[in-house]
Amino acid sequence: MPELPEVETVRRGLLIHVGKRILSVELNRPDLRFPFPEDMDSIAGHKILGIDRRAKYLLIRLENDLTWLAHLGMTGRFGHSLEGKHDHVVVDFVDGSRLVYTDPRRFGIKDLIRGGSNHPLLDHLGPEPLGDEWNAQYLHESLRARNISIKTALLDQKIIVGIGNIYASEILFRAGISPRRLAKNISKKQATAIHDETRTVLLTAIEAGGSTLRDGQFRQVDGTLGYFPHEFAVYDREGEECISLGCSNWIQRVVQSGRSTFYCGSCQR
DNA sequence: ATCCGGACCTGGTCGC
DNA sequence: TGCGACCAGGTCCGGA
Repeated sequence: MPELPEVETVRRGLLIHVGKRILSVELNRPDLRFPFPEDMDSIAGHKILGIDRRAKYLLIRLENDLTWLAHLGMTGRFGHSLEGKHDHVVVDFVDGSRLVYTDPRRFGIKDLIRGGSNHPLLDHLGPEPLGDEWNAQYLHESLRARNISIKTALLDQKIIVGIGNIYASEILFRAGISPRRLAKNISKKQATAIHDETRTVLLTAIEAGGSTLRDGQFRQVDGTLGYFPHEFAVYDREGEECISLGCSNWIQRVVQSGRSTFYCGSCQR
């Protein structure tokens, strides 16, 4: 579900809880991907001051310099009410409202940070694609000497954060670059195209409220579906015709580093 | 240091 | 209708 645009969409949806005080936290199991922190219930009694995002992580800022770190994994989502057997964390607010974390595959992460934003999981993250410090030259340099495909490189959160398997394919299609090209062979001009398309794709997806795949997993916090899926050019379109004007090629699927990649062999070189 | 494959989980879909 | 195989948005970790 959640690449940067989806996590950002969730962040914005969660902002309605800013200013509320947490009454209680209920954990319906001992762990997700990792055990819950032993003192998870210490967020009770605290007011939510703000919500930040770093890469695909949410940082829920609480009083007393306490931060609730959350990652949605593949299938995690936040909602306002109970949904069923995969509701693992239930937060009740003093005003009577509720925040529920649901995650069938349980690849999500919850942890607490006391003071600041330092956490082992955040230590080695690369630059934010929508931040000012990331530019084409920076990208070009971080690809240099990397003996991996450009597709795999875009998924490497040390090179650039926030891009996942869907948007990696979409970005490379729009940049006209083959996903199989080696990162170290990407020219400055190509790096510029990737940089520009990365920003465009991510911003467009955020504006659309994220993506929802065929299984309907992704929901905004208020339950509405993301809209962006209707605009996929290549993702999950194996065997279908390329959408480029004048191109009658069909979209191919290949597996790279164990993940599916979709592209047009004619438009992407 | 770099790269790859396996591991972690549940559930949906497809073919027999 | 049932069952096994395979696939899925992420990322950490161990071994080569």
